[in-house]
Amino acid sequence: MIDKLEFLLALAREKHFGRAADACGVTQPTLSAGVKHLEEQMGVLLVKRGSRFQGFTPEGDRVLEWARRIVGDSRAMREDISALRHGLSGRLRIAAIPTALAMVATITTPYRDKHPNVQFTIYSRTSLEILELLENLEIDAGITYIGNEPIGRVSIVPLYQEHYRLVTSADAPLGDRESVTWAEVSQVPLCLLTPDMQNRRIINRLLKSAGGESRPTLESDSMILLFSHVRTGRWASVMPEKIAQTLGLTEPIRAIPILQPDAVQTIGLVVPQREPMTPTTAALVNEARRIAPSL
Amino acid sequence: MIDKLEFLLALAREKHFGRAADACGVTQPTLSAGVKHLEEQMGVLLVKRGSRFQGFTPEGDRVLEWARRIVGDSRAMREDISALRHGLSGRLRIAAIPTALAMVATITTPYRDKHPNVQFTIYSRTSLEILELLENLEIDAGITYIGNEPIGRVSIVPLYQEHYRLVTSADAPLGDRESVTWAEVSQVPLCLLTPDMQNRRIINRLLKSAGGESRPTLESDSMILLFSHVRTGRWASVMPEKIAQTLGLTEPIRAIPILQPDAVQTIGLVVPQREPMTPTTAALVNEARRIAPSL
DNA sequence: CGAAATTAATAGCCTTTATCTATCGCGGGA
DNA sequence: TCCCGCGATAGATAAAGGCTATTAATTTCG
Repeated sequence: MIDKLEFLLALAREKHFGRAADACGVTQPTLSAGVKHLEEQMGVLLVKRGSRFQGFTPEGDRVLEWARRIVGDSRAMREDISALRHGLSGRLRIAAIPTALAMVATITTPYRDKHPNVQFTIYSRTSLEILELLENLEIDAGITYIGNEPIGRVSIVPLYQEHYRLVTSADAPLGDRESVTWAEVSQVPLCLLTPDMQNRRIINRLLKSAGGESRPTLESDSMILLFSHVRTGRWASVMPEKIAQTLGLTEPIRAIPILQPDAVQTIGLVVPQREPMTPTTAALVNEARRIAPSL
Repeated sequence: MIDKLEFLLALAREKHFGRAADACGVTQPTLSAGVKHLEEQMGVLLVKRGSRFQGFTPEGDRVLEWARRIVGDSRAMREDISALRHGLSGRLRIAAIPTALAMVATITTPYRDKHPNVQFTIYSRTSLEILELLENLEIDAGITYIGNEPIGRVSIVPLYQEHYRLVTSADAPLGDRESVTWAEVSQVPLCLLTPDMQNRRIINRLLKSAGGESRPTLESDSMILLFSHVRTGRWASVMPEKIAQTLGLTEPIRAIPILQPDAVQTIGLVVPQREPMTPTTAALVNEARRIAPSL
């Protein structure tokens, strides 16, 4: 029964019977039969079928919600019992927005000291993808923007505020300033994240409201790429204070506060709302609460 | 998988492999195998076994908690989907303490007007039994004392206050009074509920703290039995105001307020804490909220 | 417009799992 | 000590679940 619900979850993720079957480690006919079996049990079609997958019926969507919960709880149960016996162990899957990646180590490091048998998998994803991954039980926790739109069934631990800095060489234009304005920044060619990232959209918005335009000379979805360009001293970027600090910029690179406005975004840890949480996730939340004040 | 968890729930209820198997509609070896299979999956013994059932291991208790949730959710899912298609239908299982039985009709009647396809099963149970039944998913809602001890994972809707009255014939001792005290009541031979009922224990406590003693001439676990005795005019009882009103006492029987103290107990609807609730239960909660002010 | 490719359903077969009946063996209580 | 109740075990059988191969229905593309 629970396996069938997992089939349905995979189908929702992949929107394709064949790929969903692969993801579940079964063949396509098996997954088809599983879904059909669910439909018989419920007495109602769950999937809109033409000759290909066309989404779920309203009933299907509802079953999907329940499936997320039931499958999530059944995994949580296993982990819970395993933790009772062997202490915390297993794999903690976390996804973070690129600008938060550098601070993940401040959580994982003390966590690992306390629970050495837990392994980590950490993905770099956009904020939207993170919510989707959480929804689909593909990750255990996300680190992303919070406080904007209300986000599904999750618990939230605020971590820190994102203040922005112009990162540039001391001998470049504006390089000698103690602070700059968004209007001034908008005149500089920048290296920025790609527009599918919320960070880029936030920066775009800030530049625009300062009367400027974002004219990035270089875009990437990788902070490491941006950072390595900036380090040459020949490129400039706008980065959150936190990541600029963490990555350790050295002379002649400077990270200059951008004021007017000193825009802030709150970054936080989000985990599935489940009572009780899985032990590994609960420990992560504790760790986040513990270190949040020092960030 | 879910079936196996149901086995475990049945075993917790029945504390006996054979009876649990019966309750699940399978044979004893099937249930044994199911439990053993769970134990293999979890990698840990769940049931303490001698030559007979000896309770659960700590891990077993934990699995049991998860099982309650998972099984509950899976039933809720089915009901939810069925309600999407056919409107509210199915059977709503309610248990109420005896003194609240008479007021159940004030909820069920308007409920039935709105949702004629829902059938009711209503049990008369002690307050302790009600909590246990809720816990084990054997009822969908309970009507019982609230606000005393914190009670498990349930949502609560307060319904009304229980004020006590001396129910007696006008020509009996105290029968002509406008109000009486608990001290006075303690002198009268009474028909009361049996001591396993919380109502009786409450009354005992009140009588005792007024310096008296409860000396019931007649005990029963049935309000109907008490009521029919009182109606003869030859017996007296202490009953909640609500039930005395509802059952319609006629001359020469009087229901005299008992003061000093005018003790109150709050009665409420309790339902499993589940988000979202099953549709039938959600409707019941709505109904309870609606009528509570008028009680 | 027709051939090829894609996608999900179906058919037929086999393996695994689930369940039943019958029986055994351990303990507790008379 | 002797039952008797209880749960585990054995063996047989039914049911479910899964796989490969194929079909049917669209879609895509030449």
